[in-house]
Amino acid sequence: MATGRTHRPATRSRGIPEATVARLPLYLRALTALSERSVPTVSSEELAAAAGVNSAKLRKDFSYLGSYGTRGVGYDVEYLVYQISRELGLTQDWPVVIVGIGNLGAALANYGGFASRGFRVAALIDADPAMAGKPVAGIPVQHTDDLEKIIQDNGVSIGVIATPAGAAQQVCDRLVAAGVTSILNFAPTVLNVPDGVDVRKVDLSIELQILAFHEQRKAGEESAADTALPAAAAAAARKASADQGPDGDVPAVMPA
Amino acid sequence: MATGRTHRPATRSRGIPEATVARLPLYLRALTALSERSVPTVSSEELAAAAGVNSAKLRKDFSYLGSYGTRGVGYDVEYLVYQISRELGLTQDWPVVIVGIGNLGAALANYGGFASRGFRVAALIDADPAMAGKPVAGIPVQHTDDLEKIIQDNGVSIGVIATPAGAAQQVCDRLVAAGVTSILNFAPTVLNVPDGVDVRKVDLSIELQILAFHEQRKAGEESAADTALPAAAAAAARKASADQGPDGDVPAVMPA
DNA sequence: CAATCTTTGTGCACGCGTTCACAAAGACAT
DNA sequence: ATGTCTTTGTGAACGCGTGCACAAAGATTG
Repeated sequence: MATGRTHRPATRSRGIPEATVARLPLYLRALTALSERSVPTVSSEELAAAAGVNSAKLRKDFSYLGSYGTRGVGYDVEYLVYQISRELGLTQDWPVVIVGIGNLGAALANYGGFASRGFRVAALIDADPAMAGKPVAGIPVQHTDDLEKIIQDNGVSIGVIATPAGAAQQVCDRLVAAGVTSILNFAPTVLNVPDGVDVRKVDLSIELQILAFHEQRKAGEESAADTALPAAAAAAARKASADQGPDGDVPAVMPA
Repeated sequence: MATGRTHRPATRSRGIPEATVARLPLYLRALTALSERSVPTVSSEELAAAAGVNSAKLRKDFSYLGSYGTRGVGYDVEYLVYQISRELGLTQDWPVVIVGIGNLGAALANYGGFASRGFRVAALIDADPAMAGKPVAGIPVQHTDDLEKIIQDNGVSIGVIATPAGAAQQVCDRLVAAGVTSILNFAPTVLNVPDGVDVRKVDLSIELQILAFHEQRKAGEESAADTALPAAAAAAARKASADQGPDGDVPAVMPA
């Protein structure tokens, strides 16, 4: 889910549920694939399978957009592609800036899926003066000093943060002050933003930890053994004092 | 959310809600920061602020783990770090393989947050023979041919897919067949996996599209105009065949 | 034109997640 | 000890999202 601001019970303008919005890109991708294969129409059942969701859910999702299907036949692929694109705002051009051109930032700049749907990398920005001018993915890196000017000159409203955690909030503040109202954050930090600014975060570490949880549970189910350790051991654990360093936070060394 | 398999109403083993599990890494990160600053205890209010969530939610989340707080005082930081780490399965070592060492794969291999919490990059795998042997992030890349052997020799249960979309399903199948039961997928495709295998996906393109949706809505709200058009007009609009939608755009070949 | 078949669109019920609000628990002062 | 103050842990209400199941709509066939 978005780490964004308050949900949005207010607006109500075109009340499309957030969960539905999150699935629209999925449908769009499946539809685009069908379109490329020149498939004219598709049933909710087929499309749902391609998108990896339940067909009832898909139909309900589409019902929020309007009645775009034909009973007994299905949905017109081209038409749906267009409708969903429009609903998502992909019929217009979205200039984005990527801040922090390290390994990840460079990977993002090179990512094809970026440009494919109305998103255009307007600028790459990095704090390292040595990077300035160096082209990455064919785009010259610019220095952080010019951030505000870049945002304003290009009318950028979407920013991508791929800096180290320590710099993220500061970069975020400058982006927002310069007029950015949507942020995709790859830095492992919670960003504080004013109301009206949307933040979505992508956090590799968190995803892995969630997988580890399930993985552990799977393993634990087979050999039901170490369920809950008693209060005594727990109290001991409490004593384990801090030792490790900044980034290398070793997983809480087991209490002696 | 995980794009994984069926939810998990079954298991019920240690019934921690999925939503809570997804937040534990967030708490853990905030707690680790406090721990490094040698803060001994923290209240739900403070910790919630640091993690960017509501304090009631945080307390309820913790209540699923047990009663680890002290009323009138708060939570012992070290103790909580340990408990959450254990719950997430981070007290053990998780060898992971990264398949697809392009820009993104390389960025992932270099990502510090990876190693920081019990995750160890056991191997890098790529289909390009030219990559074989070349070190990335200090680890020599191995060829896809050896995938099964690498998985088995290292006891890998978590795989990261950073290949192009076209190769993802095939790689996934091989990973699963070799014994991997958790997959973090960066390729923009829906992966089909058998029951018992968890898949989480990270999709840059989708995140951007969701932001674009909200961005568009924000822009649309200022220039009111098209707020909620009444049912009648809506019905009429529906009929507007082959011309355009609200914001005036390309005629999307209406289904004849 | 009538009958049949396919597939959409949705009313409804259920369950999960969030939030409120407060009693219980403990710390701390007197 | 007793009282006050702080903060947790949770019961209960609410709202969102999901999935079922079916009526309505249209295609298609005879």
